[in-house]
Amino acid sequence: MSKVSASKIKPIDAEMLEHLVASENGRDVLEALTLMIERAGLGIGDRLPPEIEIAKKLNVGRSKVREALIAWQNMGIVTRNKKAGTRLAAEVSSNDLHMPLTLKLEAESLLRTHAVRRPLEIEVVRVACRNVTEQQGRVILARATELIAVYEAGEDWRTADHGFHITIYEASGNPLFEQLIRQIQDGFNAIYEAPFGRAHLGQATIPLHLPLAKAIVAGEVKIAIAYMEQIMDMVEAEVREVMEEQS
Amino acid sequence: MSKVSASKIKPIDAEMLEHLVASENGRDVLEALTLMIERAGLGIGDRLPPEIEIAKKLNVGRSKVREALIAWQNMGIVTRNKKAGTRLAAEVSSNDLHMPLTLKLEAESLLRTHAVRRPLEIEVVRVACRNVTEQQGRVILARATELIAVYEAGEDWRTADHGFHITIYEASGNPLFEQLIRQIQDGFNAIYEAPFGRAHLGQATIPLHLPLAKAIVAGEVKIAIAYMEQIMDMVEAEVREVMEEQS
DNA sequence: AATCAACATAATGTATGACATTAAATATAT
DNA sequence: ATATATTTAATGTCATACATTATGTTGATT
Repeated sequence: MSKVSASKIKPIDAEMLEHLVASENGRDVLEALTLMIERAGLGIGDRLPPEIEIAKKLNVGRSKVREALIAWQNMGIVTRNKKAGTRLAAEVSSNDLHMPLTLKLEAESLLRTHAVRRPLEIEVVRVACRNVTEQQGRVILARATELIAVYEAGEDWRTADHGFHITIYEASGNPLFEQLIRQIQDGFNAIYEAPFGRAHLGQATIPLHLPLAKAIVAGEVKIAIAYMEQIMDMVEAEVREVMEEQS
Repeated sequence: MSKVSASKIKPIDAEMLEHLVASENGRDVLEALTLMIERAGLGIGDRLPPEIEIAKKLNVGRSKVREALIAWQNMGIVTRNKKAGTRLAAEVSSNDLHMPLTLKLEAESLLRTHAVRRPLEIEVVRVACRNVTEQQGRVILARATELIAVYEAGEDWRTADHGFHITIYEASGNPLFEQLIRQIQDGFNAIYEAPFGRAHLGQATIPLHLPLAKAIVAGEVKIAIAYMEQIMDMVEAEVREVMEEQS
């Protein structure tokens, strides 16, 4: 980061901007900005146009541009300085738009990713067991039951799976868990889709949801963790299968 | 903490607010807000006053309050809804002021947090070994050497430590690693400060930085990972020490 | 010519007011 | 009682004026 010569300024001129974003009007500012940066080929250290020009070209108020840029600043994607303007501090790419914080995973690294997810999920279960209130307990059980019904009614199993895990994250009372795991898990979505579609991967874990939920509600830490470990092991085994088939 | 029922609305009335923040005027908005929330005893699910009132009582513009609240929203600390207003989604405490994305850790859970950080750091090393280019290699070595010099010149060791790890994250070419680890690591900052100040924790790992950097640049995966494991082990051992002292 | 101080400038930072939008709360009709 | 329309209180957006501050430039002093 510090190797980038600060002098390399590559501002976008007005015509360029106009051409770039004229069509994408209603889009969200961050999205439009990302597109803009990508198409203009801006990289780390390069300078963005002043807020007011971005606002003008995107047909939004300066305040909205500000909020977007400040959000990026808080994420460490840009740096902002009075006279110096806004500069990129990280690469941005439109691939990240719908999975903003995605690990870009080749199939090969799925296992290692899983190894990171596993302790997090287990930790969530531990915390949830400790913190769950009676009221939340009822919610968890109800939700787990409902999701299984939805699944058995023929709905995409992933709906049930996601819903269940999110319920547990919520029960933990620490929103950061959900953030972290989502970031990691997003990478997995790649494997559900083409080209070697493994849409069933993880489906087999659904029958374990209800027992796990019951253990959490009952505050049975050890049992709950054992269930989660089993779930993680099943996923891991399936990932391995996929990888072997591939080679 | 999670015992708060979502229906329990505890708005702050005008006099209360006035009394709370009248004196702390020039302060930063987030700081003042935090103080406000803390002193009013607001917890998860509780409602904050409308932007405009906060602005009035803090003697700042609504835009500034908005930016602060939006920043918190992006961090998952508050939720915002049109009619419903802004509600706390996480505990805030004036201890967290300088570590915005903090995992709130009791000393007891530091070890588990460390267990999550460890595989991530190791994974970064693995990826960095694979991806490092010749040019980056030079940068890494130069930077590592420079940082050690800075450290030996009497600078706070954490400057050198952070700088080094960040260099490796960058070398991995995957910006997500830095994000994830930062989020996790932020929680650790608590241990550096009061009340049981462990400002030296981790300092002993600095001599390992240069050898590790050399291994990465040389593409020696096994050796590099071994160094990182050693670093992680040292940190873990020190955390254990602290915990034992505490009990 | 080199260095330093004063000034100009261009960007972000802040304040404010008006209006748009939306989701909760309330009233009304079925 | 339940559904539907209305009100309303909050956030969302835009626009404008002004404050602040890093940077760039000019000019004086050595």
